[in-house]
Amino acid sequence: MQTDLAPQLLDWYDRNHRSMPWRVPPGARAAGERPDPYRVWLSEVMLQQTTVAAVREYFQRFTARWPTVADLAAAEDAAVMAEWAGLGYYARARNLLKCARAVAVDHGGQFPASGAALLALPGIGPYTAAAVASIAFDEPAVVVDGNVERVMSRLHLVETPLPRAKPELTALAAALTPQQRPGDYAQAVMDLGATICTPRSPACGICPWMDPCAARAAGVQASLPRKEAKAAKPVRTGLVWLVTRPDGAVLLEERPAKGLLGGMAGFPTTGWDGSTLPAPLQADWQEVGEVRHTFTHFHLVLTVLRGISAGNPTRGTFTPRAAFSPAALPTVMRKAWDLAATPRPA
DNA sequence: TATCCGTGGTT
DNA sequence: TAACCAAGGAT
Repeated sequence: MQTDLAPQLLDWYDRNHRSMPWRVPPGARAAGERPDPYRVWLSEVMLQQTTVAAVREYFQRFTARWPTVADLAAAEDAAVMAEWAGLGYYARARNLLKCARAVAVDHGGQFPASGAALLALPGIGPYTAAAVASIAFDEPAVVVDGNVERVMSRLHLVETPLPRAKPELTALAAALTPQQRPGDYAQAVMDLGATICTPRSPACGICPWMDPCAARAAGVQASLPRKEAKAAKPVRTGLVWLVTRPDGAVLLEERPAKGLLGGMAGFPTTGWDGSTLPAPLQADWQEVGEVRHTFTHFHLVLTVLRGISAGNPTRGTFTPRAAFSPAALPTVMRKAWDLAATPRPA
């Protein structure tokens, strides 16, 4: 009975709700309480390709510092980038600010209440538009993330590999999306995928959709969804210069606004494709070791050079030690700092 | 449409 | 340990 699937899942959700800082529990929601669209949007952007555990503390810090979208819109770029440091996919932070400012300027400080209008905002794609529309505004939008793709591929035994199967899985998800409690339903499917219908060893024995699940009946649930093979990651190498002035100031530069780690603060480096660049100034360089870091599509081995100089750098700006926080750096830069700061055996 | 874009936890 | 994986979006 396909028509009973959504109510079955909502019953499960009511009994197994997971508390999160950006959520309104189903009980309070039934009593009329509505989530703050700003908090729903912020959490959904943070949750793009990112785990709930990783997002929690960032969400708390952002909402404590910028309680409303107007506060965020008025923030300085560098402050937001520094607060996002470590969370990854830094284009999200750049688009977060663009979006907040668009809401402030073009929408009177209120998030538009439809999925179609949300989709037009920076950093909001099909998933996030549907998630915010359903969770914050009760629109029966079709929410399709990696969890939903996995659940649908198993429930309906879809053997077409991703990403080719995406349109089919979206259509299947649309057929199940209810008019009643669409926001709770969206969160319920994603919770199901996150806690029961997991990638490797799904807990089918306690799944509310065990009976109608075609993959479970065929015993192939763990092999779905199928995915196209991914390209191997090449190894890239480069140099990074950690320069301090005798007074302790640290040489930092803001990376270009686009591309890898775009808009983030960092230490000057060579290119990472074998190209060579001159050092930012003259110094007696000391090699402290190597830092290894894996990005989305390549492995990086960075040789860390340390030097002390009071000269005028050709790149970057000396930042007073008191104004420098390693926590404001992307992880690969923080690794380099930690390596240079850690005493090594002679 | 294919590629680019981080990070930390899990297996 | 290397591969895989996560509440994707922009270009």
